[in-house]
Parts: sequence; structure tokens; C-alpha cells
Amino acid sequence: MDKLTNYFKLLSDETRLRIMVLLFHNEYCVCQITGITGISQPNVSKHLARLRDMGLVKDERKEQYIFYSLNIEDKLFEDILEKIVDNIDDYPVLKLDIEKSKGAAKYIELMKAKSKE
Amino acid sequence: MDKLTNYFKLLSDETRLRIMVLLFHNEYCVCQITGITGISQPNVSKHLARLRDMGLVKDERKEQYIFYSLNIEDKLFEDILEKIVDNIDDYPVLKLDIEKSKGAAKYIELMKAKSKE
DNA sequence: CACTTATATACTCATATGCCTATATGGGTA
DNA sequence: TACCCATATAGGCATATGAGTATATAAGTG
Repeated sequence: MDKLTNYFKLLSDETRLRIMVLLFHNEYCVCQITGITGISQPNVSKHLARLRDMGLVKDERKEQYIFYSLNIEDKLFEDILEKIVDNIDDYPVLKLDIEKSKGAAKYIELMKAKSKE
Repeated sequence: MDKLTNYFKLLSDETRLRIMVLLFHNEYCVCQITGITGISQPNVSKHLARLRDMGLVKDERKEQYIFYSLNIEDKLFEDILEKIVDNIDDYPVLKLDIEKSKGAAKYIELMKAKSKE
């Protein structure tokens, strides 16, 4: 029961919901999520850690980046997330994130450029 | 978006989730919910008020009792709740509530008896 | 080995949350 | 009108939560 209520608690935070919806579509590194959403890096990082601790997400280092991807075992949890994604048109914030995620590759480049200023 | 995250926040509390699942099956008055779940009356009342304020539940007086029933307009919200109910076997607390709810009528009688002691 | 870059963590603050106990309200009935 | 019962609300308390800033860590590169 706690698992279920905790899952809802995770989804009840806009930051985490946005991250979950992004990861539903693809894997991303922290800096890409930061770039796409405009949420601060420590904040993204902290929420990802929480999602990881709950076993909903897993991380994998690739070169200098750590990529996060969904890792949902519970079918109910996945179904719920899928339902949200099915209705994404009703939620402009989520939809915009997905739009922006199509250019996700550039956020890595942007980071590099930014740091050279 | 707030509507969605708020919905999840409501479901993230065990008390409210239990109430929602009960009301998914039938309408009940406050004293029945109290009797079925063992949750204190002020607590049930407060959470019901919150659910009402969010427009997820409506109340109707019948004689001396106020009956609450689901009032979900958003299809997504209803689908999510339905998915939970479909998986109720995984959540003993919820399942037990439903079992007990079959004798819900008696909780009204019990209340009456109790008050005469 | 020094340096950079990507990510993680610690600390602090303001706010939200949930429960309990006590009490108020409001409708029905004697 | 006075009382009773079902329900609602208020106040207080302990705890949880989320964001920001600053800093730490860890891996890669010159």
C-alpha cells in the first residue's frame, strides 16, 4: 500500500511528473533534462535520486554523462504513467517538454558552449 | 497541470485513497466510512471536505445522514482510479475495506447502539 | 597530476501536511 | 424551544517537503 501511495506522491510533484513523462519517451542525462525543462541542475538531480531510490528509474554512465531511464516493474504503475502520456494534449507543460526533447542532443552541446563563455 | 498533480496528491494519502476506492463502489455516509475503515470521524470528514473542494466527490443529505459519492468529470482521473480497483488484490487494506463495506448498513445501526450505552 | 565538466549532496528556509482533541454547527424530533 | 445525533471545523503539534545556494565528488582530458 505504501508503495502505491508513495508512487502517487512522486507523481504529485510537477518536477518529478515532468521527468517521468520525459523518461517515458526516452533516456536522458541530467543536463538534457535540465536543458529541456529549465529546472535547476541540483533540483533535477535530487528528484532523480529519489526516483532511483524508489526503483522507478535507473542510471547508467556513458562517457561523461549519466543517463537515466525508466525502470518500472509494476504493471499498474506503468499503466498509470501511460494513461497520462495518452492524455498529454491536456497538459501543455508536459507537451512542451516533449517537443523540446526532440532537440535534446543540442542541450549537451549548449552546456559545453556555455561553459566556455 | 495543477489539477493533475493535485489529484495525485490526493491519492498519495492512504486515508483518501481508501475513501476514494470505497466510493468507487458505492455511496456512503460519514459514519459508514468511519465504521468500515476505523479512521476517526473528524479525519474522514476533513478528507471528504478536501475531496469535495477538489470536485471529486459530492454530498447529499438523506434524512440524518450525509452521503458522499464520486463525482469525477475527468476521464483520465476516473481511468486511474479504475486501474487501481482492477488491481485491488495487490492491496490488502483496500480489499478488506471492500469486504467490510458489504456490511455497511450495520455501521449505521452500530452507531445508534453505541450512542445508547 | 592539475583542471574541467557533469552530477550529487548539504544546509537552510519557508511552507505544507496529517493527526489528535476539543468544540461548533445544523437538521430532526420530543 | 431544547435536546440529540451526525457531521464539520478549529487549534496545536510534529513532521515532511521543495527550492535555492554553495560545495563536494568523480570521471575524463591535457
